[in-house]
Amino acid sequence: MKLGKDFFSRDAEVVARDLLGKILSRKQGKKILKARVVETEAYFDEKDPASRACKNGNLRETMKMQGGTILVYGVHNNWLINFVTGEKGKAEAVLIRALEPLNFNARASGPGLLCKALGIDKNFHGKSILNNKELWIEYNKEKFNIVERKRIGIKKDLSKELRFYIDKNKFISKK
DNA sequence: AATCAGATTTCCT
DNA sequence: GGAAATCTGATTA
Repeated sequence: MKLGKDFFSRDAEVVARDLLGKILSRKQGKKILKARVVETEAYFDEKDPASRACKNGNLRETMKMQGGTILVYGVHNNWLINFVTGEKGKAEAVLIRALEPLNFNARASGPGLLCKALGIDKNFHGKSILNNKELWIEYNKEKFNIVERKRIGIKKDLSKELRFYIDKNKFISKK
């Protein structure tokens, strides 16, 4: 069962928390790679000094799109993937920080690494994850403790705790 | 057209 | 633990 539009139409903070444990599926040729979401972060618009959409008009427009839109952002030598959340017109997004590989063997314990592992690049930018042939997310009922912490690797961060990850999971990124 | 900054990763000490 | 590596989009001249 894939996640639908209503899942992404909620607040970024709620979606980020709820996205943990879900199965991210990536179709590569005839193979389907599956990985569990273990670490996420919520991002906002003007109020968020960490988000580049704060100053970047294009990204801001993308974040205002319908929930479920894929937002790929390149920095340094890596691609970072986000999913737009909230209703249309609301600029919110959730960054996927780390995945736990289920049926493949590759490092995915970091925003850049997981994109590399799943072959995600800027070609996915602006596309929707709803009814996507190559990338989608499946439900997964599972119990675990969710930890809330401050975000990582950002110069100016909000004092709010917008980073979520699964407690005691070995695949979350360091620091 | 050139420069700069940025949500990272990896290698070296 | 610190710095280099090295890409893309925005900003500036």
